[in-house]
Amino acid sequence: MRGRTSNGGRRAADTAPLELGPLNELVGFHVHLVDVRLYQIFYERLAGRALTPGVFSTLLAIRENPGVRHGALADALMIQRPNMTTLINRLQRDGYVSRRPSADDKRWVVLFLTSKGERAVAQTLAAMAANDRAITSELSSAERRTLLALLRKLAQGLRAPLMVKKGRGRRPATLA
Amino acid sequence: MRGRTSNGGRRAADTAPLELGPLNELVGFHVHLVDVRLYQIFYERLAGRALTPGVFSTLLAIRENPGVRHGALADALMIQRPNMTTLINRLQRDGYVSRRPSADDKRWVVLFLTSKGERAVAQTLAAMAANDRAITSELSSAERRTLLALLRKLAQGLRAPLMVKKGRGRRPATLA
DNA sequence: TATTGTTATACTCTATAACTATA
DNA sequence: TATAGTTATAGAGTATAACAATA
Repeated sequence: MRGRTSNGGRRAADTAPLELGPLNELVGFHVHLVDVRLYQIFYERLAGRALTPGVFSTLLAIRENPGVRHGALADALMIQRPNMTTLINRLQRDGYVSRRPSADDKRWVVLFLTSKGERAVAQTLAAMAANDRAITSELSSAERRTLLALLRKLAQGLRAPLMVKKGRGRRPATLA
Repeated sequence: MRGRTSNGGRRAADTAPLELGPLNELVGFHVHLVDVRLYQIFYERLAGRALTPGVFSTLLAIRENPGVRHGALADALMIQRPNMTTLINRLQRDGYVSRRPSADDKRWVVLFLTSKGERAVAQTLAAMAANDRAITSELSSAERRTLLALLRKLAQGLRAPLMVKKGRGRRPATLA
């Protein structure tokens, strides 16, 4: 991160951490803090690499699911379909991905990695995994596993339209 | 979220979840999935409210730290200072926040809530807390507390420039 | 009539460099 | 010479509506 001061952007007057009050109890607040910081770290440390986190995730998901449909991929990665189209356009232009209409249903577009795409994923995988270990290096192995499990469970629960338990059955949550 | 299909955007062909392979082991990947989905949910459910998550967090942090300096606030919320300036400009224009130069150091700008700002935070707090409960409703109370604690620890560890333990002392992590 | 993927577009959030005023 | 905040600007990521092709 260019433009930072020599002590990493922390200034003397910052030593006393801010009181966050009720923000401390919000999962969403901390998820956002971490997500923003992880992107900063990625660009501080892995800048210059061809594969950004979004591109890498997309390529890896195609590798794990050859012939995956466009829309299914978008849903799995929580990317809107129009934005997935833009991303795949670029990846196809750059030779990482091939797309073709499905024989089963001509509306479908199915996706595959090219050999260049396979190579790029294989080359980047170790660096991505190492970076993920580095960013969680303040956690113990057990803590990291627990965090991962809880995030997976949370993400899974968030895929469906948001509901909350109340009385019998399930209905949309109210807020206030 | 407008534009979604009647069954919430899930299509019949999506029933088999995608294989994510090594992505399943990446904390950063899941943090990003959750963060994106939380923003979608916020805009599905709390659209029309004046206070977005970022605005709410900023106002609440000022409320908890009257007279906080501009830069300290930006650091705590992991917002770049130029972007904090833009945000505070808008909040001041709309009457939520007052800013004035500090007597201690005339370079500093210190921030306070107006009575309108205090009112807005108080009115929104319950809805924000309820929403945060709703989005974590698939987790048990114990799981939610654990997740929160681990996210706080992770966020705290990410504040400093990224280092990893290796041999004696600490040095910047290498990746590959 | 509904769904898939696309096109076009707008908006929000974040990043960077350069400037000022103060120290 | 360094720091705090600002201005200006660029870029990435995401959201929405409307469309053509197919079912």
